Amino acid sequence: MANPAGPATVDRRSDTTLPYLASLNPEQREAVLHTGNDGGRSLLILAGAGSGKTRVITTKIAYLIRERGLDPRSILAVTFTNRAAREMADRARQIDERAEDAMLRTFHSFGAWFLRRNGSLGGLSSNFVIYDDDDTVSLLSSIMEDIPRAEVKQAAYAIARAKDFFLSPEDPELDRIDHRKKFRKIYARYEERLAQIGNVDFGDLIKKPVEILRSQPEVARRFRERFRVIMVDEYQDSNIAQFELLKELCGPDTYVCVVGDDDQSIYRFRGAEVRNILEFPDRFPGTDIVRLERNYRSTAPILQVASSVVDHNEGRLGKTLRSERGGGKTPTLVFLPDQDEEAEFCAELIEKTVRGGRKGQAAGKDVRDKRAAAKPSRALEQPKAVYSDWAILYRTNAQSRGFETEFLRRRIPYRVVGSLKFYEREEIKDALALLSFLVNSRDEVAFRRVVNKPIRGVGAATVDKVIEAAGFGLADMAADDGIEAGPSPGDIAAAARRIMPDLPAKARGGLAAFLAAIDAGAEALEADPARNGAREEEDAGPIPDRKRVAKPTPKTKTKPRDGLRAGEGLSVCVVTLINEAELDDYHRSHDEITGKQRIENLQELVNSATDYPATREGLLEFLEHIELDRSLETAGEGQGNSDDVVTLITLHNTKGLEFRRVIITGIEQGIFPRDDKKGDDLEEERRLFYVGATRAMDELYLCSCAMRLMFGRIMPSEPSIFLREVDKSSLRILGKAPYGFNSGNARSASGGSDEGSVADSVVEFGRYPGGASRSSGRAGRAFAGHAPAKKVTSSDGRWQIGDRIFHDDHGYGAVIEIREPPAQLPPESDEDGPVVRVRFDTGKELRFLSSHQSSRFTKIGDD
DNA sequence: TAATCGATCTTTTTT
DNA sequence: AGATCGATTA
Repeated sequence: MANPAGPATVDRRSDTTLPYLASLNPEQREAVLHTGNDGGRSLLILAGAGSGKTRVITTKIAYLIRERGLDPRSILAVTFTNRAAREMADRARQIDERAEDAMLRTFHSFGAWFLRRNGSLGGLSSNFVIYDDDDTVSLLSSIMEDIPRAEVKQAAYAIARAKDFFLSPEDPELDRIDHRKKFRKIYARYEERLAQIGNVDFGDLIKKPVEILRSQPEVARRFRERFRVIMVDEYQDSNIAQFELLKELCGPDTYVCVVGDDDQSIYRFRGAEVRNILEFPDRFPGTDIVRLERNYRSTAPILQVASSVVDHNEGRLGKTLRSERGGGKTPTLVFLPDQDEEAEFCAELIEKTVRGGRKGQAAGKDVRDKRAAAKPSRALEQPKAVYSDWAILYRTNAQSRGFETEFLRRRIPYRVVGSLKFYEREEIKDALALLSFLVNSRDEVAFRRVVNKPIRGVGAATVDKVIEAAGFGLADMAADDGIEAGPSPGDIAAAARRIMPDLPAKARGGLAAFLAAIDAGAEALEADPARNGAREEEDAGPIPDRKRVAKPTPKTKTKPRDGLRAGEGLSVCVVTLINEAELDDYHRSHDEITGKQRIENLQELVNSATDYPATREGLLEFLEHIELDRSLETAGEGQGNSDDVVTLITLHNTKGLEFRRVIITGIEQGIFPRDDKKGDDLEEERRLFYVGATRAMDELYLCSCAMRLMFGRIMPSEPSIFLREVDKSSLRILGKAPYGFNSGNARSASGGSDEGSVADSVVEFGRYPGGASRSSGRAGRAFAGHAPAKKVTSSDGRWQIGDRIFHDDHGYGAVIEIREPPAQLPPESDEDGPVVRVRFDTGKELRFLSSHQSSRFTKIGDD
């Protein structure tokens, strides 16, 4: 096929006759229709937030297939998140079914796909497992013996960065990452060990394909022949290694189209290189540039606030984002005393719009019609306020907790996006280690993790013996690559069998039991259909992907009473393995509550395996999926399966999303931005603010607290410098601004006599008059909609307003307020109950659960 | 050899 | 507050 993308640059006919192009604006259309003419011309789309970028990409894919007759299989579109990849695939398919056959993947999943097929050329067998950061640290700590964990982690981080920058242990440039000779050595050793084990880390998924493409011209040729069009989304987040990969995939005829926004580059910390996008036209000569500067998402006042912060950055391409929507509600900046009130404020704000609005129109109806209202036709009816309009954004995952607590208490449905704790749980990692070892018996990390769990009498001494027998000292087995059949050097299982007779009885028995479990797991797998020779062909088409793998949601509603229940497919193998290894017993035995929880988690993992075939190949896919897509959403409890939920999400995770109403929380110095950020890092935080703010369609709220619980201590908190960078006139300010905030520069303004009162570390409410003087929540009432019922006596009879108390840390105080949780649903066996607010004689105010019992907190006088 | 208790940090952000 | 580390102990 000669240049499939050429020859004409613009298809005039398209303007009028192609309906799916009709609704594009001129710039968007230009971006879609641009195909480059004399081979290899490239396109850089600078797409501001909310400018219809995804639409352009998906339409372009469809256009290339439909109007330019391109084989869908020759299109490669790369994104950075699985979510984006999925969305892109969905939307492209909506325009044209054939887009299904285009390859839309994340960079990393593309890398994995590549390596499964061509890894052997780089000494990698096709059954590698992908190590996550934890595994990497484990491996590294076996190399760096007797070195504090923090340092090991540091080294792991440095190695990951090195790979992001496409630097090998020998590379002179490595000094940029870490100049110590020791580091070079550690890195080299790590690479050696990883090769021996036959697994890869995240960085390898990019770096290794580049190396193979460079050393194997034949492979490179094949790939360049296959992919005629390559698109990269969120190009500003690409790193050097990814740039190299892109370059290697490009032949003289390849049409490259990258899309991005330098103002949304927020992944520098993991090696993203903004210069990739800034210098793209230099690296790909003959690049045309299209700017998408019309924002269809946000109102003008929201964009105004977002831009005013990022405008303080230097070294940006600069663009003017215009709102196509025009005016709207002025964004609100709220000053709050502490993070508890922040959570309360958010909750009340949301309740006011959702429940309040509902009450007005349909008194008797409840949750059920909320669900009905959530999904269908928001556009048709009057925009009804729903929970899913709302998103709460924060800088660190840890911040989600306060909101979760508050929302649970008030029965506000929510989901937490991100926070990958599920796969970090001990029992899950253990099970995965068993599976990994089954797939690759050279996996020392997995072996060490589970061989003696539960205790089988296989101690450290035995483990070392086995590992040694597995063939250390056989240097450079990477060289004679991994294609050999039979027991390969490094095979730990084989080594264990070999030396078993020489071991003491206890160790021998334990080891045998472990190996028997692995064997049982292997037997639960069916033989793979022959897959020899097919490999080369497969490059010509995407592997038959497991469609839309279900997230680990139990299929069977029945809770596992005792044993794990296998469903279909691969889950049989997983259960067998766990049972035979007695991993379930081990975790069950911990203690009643956590044991039960752990078994449930294991059951979830088992359930998620049902969608995979019970073959080695299926197992590999399962593991790969888990490593590459850990996005899980944890729903707020008791919310059923409703889609109508508030979203709790980190700022980083919001990229590509939009919500009608957004609250950015914790906009305080030290948190956002972190106080050690300066220079380029500070600029990145500004961009993060920009990303967050531009998620909002209709309403934007910014929260800043005067105090915050950090490391278990209450610390004073200052408003973020970003808040000072916003023009005050474009904000509505609620709550009491800290002294000096309204003058341009707080530092100089507060240099006067007022300073004395805040000299010590404890900040009294006095500094924020909205706090101390507001008695029972003036600030609250000012903007808080309906507060929970307030009472004189708590419903559990424990407290009355005026009760005197003593607290070990805070001294004497009195109850000044009692709040009952809103009684929406019948009070279940919730441990939460009334909340009492206590003002201590020091002037400090704190709140406690009524049920809170502790020797540190006692009622006096009364009783 | 392993469990347990105190002391000592810790907190980014994610494929 | 919570995790993690290490030293002490059973």
